[in-house]
Amino acid sequence: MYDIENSIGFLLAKAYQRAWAVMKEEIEPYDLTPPQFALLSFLWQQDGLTQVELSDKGQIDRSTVGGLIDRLERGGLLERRQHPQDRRAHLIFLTEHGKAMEDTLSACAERSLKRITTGLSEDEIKEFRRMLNILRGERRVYEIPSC
Amino acid sequence: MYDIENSIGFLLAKAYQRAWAVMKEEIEPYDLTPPQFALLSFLWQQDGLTQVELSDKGQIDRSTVGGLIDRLERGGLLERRQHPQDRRAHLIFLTEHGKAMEDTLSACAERSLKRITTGLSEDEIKEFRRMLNILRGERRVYEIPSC
DNA sequence: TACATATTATCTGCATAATGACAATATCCC
DNA sequence: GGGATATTGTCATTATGCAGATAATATGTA
Repeated sequence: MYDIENSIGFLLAKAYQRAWAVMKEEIEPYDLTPPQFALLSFLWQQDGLTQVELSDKGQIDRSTVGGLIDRLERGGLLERRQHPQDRRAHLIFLTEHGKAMEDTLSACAERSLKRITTGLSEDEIKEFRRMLNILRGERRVYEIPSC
Repeated sequence: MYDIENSIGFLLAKAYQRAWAVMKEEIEPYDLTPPQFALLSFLWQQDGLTQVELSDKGQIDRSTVGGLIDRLERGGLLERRQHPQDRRAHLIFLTEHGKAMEDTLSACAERSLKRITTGLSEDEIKEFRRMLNILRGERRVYEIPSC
């Protein structure tokens, strides 16, 4: 009989749902969701990227990125600007508000991490991260040329 | 600067998405999805449960269970029968087809596990499972009260 | 250079899934 | 009987991925 309760897939799903729920709770006051936070995080590192570049960096489907950007734009956290050379493309820039939220939201993420990793030592968390990276599979890192 | 790339939440999401995609690929020929497979797995252990019982066992939201059952019923894998005592409730039973799929689909899950855990030793998988259970948080459902 | 073709960026539509809010109905308990 | 509770269904929002459409750009060839 298949033991779904102890299968990696099922446990991954439940751990992921828990992490989502905890993070959701932390950032709820700012009307954001975990994937929206993730996209913002990439933009704090570097903005002025196209949607395709964001899709590649975040390993998110292009239509998903489009929707996330719609909602973040509606919330005034970022804006689409026209690409100066390529009229098909948009460049995504943080607004002042979007930039200003970095510290507050990062703190939410820190609290969230503390909450879900209660019961794991620092070393175990490190080990867990390493294993997640293996399960995630190899990813090709796209270097965004800064020129 | 917040390091989203190495955050537990982000890595969990990506590992989960990979596990989903691999399992999806394995069961695609049978027109099923990973959550549908999970629900079937619980029914292979025991059917004749109500939707609420399935929701509790699988830790799936009640409206989500309703939708999953809709699609599995449409596919002829299970059926809703009226609860003999409680006219509000349905009892969910596997069809012959649903029962017959157990071996085939379990084999898909095994192959899927092999694929995503390539790169991890048996001991590491065991350890990973243990950590996922901790992250998943305490389960209050169907546990013997320790009085 | 000019034109046909291929590629790229985005959007739209569709299906599934997850969660929460609400409604309708049935049951239970006082 | 009546209020509280339980079961299911419906709807809205978000997320995700796939396929197709559209527009713009890049490329190859005459």
